[in-house]
Amino acid sequence: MSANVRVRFAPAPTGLLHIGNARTALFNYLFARKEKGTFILRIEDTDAERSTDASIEAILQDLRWLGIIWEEGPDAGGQSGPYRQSQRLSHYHGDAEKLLGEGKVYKCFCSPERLETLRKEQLSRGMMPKYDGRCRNLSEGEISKMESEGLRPVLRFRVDKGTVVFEDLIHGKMNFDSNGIGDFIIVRSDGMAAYNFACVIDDHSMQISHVIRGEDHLSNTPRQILLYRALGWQPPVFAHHPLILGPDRSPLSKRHGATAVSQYREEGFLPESLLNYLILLGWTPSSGEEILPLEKIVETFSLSGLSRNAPTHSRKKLEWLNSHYIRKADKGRLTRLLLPYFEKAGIPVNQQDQTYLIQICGLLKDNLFLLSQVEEYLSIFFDEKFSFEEEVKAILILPENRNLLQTILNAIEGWSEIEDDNTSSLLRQLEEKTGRKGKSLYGLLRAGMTGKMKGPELVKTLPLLGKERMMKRLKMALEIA
RNA sequence: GGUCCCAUCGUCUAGUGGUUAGGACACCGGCCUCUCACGUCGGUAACACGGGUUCGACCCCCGUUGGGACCA
Repeated sequence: MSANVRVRFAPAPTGLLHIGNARTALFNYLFARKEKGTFILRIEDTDAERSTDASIEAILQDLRWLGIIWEEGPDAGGQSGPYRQSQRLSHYHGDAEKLLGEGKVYKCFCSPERLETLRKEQLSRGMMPKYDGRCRNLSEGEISKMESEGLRPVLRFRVDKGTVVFEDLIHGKMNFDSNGIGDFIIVRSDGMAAYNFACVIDDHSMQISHVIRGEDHLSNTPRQILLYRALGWQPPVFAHHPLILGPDRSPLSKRHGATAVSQYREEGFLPESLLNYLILLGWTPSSGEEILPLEKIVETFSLSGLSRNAPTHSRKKLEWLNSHYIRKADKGRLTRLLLPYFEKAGIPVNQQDQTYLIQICGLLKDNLFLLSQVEEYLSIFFDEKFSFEEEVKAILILPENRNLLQTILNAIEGWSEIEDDNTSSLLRQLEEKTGRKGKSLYGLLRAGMTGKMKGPELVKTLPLLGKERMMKRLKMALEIA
């Protein structure tokens, strides 16, 4: 099966890349890598009104961010170009003419109004809406008469009785009765190829061997297979995966929250988190492991292992994976990723000591499941953002704590400086001087030094603050009245 | 309305005729601990329903129900 595997991801550039589409792209990419094949990106931008170049750019960027890389595509080139459907329009005419000449397709002059009436009538009579075949057997004379009247026909495919059977890699044997398929349009009256037709021509001319796509295309597949047959071509192998659903079991959409890859990126999810999450939605490796970096997935991936159930999006699981990957990320990369959120919070990063920034990031990563959450803790490390939370103030003004704070201040005054390697001995001294330990000491220290009730590990936070700042904050704490 | 797809804890799933129905996320509780988180230990929790087939069904067949897709 691995001979010349060629797969494609064919998004319509009408908006941001949806995580469901990213998942389709991922399956194609994985399959190509696993089978040592070629992954092709084709832009289906024939809907001129809704397609935009900006959207194409955004989709390419999101795929690259995820690490889903294509061998052939609009920017990468390749032997089967062009890779934008809008530039392939001329490819369709020849095949349409051929089918027309062979009588496998016919001209239909029915007006949209008539079709609408027909549909309503069929529906009201409890029948399935289906083209009634009125123009199926028009004579040459009738055709030329209508054309001379200026009527522009659509091209309809003649669907004969029979069954269409094919093997789906995910669902197994599929069986469709062609009786349920009406004569469908392959070329619209404006001369544009309809979706199913364009898709077949493109897939064939790009020598696509496997079509891996969402289940929303499952019912289109028999139509496409009919077209392959009519054109005398070998159809590709099909695999239809279920669609991602929202918590209410309706297709995942904006009203369920974020759906776009870029939104997740902006919120502070790492690409490996999203990738790992997406693959877990409907697929489990035989090992049962769930933390799966891309390379590991490639090793064990197989289409037949894909679940046939439509999965529900679970943000919690995504967040869990993200906190894992944030903890695992190396300091340098993490700092690079985190600094934009510093800027966003009003901390001019280039005016800061870089070592200090790296230390802060290294410490804070244990408290985050989203990169953007780093903003919550910035007030601890930057004086211009520092303040005491209300809850903290309530603790600091307690009479017994004020004495304690004074004692601590006096003790700190005697320190030379607080460093990573002397922190614990200094804190032990504090325990002795105050006669307190555990929660009653450290809780107060945290409150006075960070202004917050919760945050990163105190023993690692204090050296980053340094003696001067610790004293300054204690004095501020004592001034609260 | 027709055709097609789907059905195991709240969620993602393992399971392929005989299992105490397993794992992960989430949730709850213990431990760790200055907090939150991490980690760790433990707990709650599922085979949609009804018929068959079979000595025996989560597993095979049929139907019902429910969800989804396509057809315009």
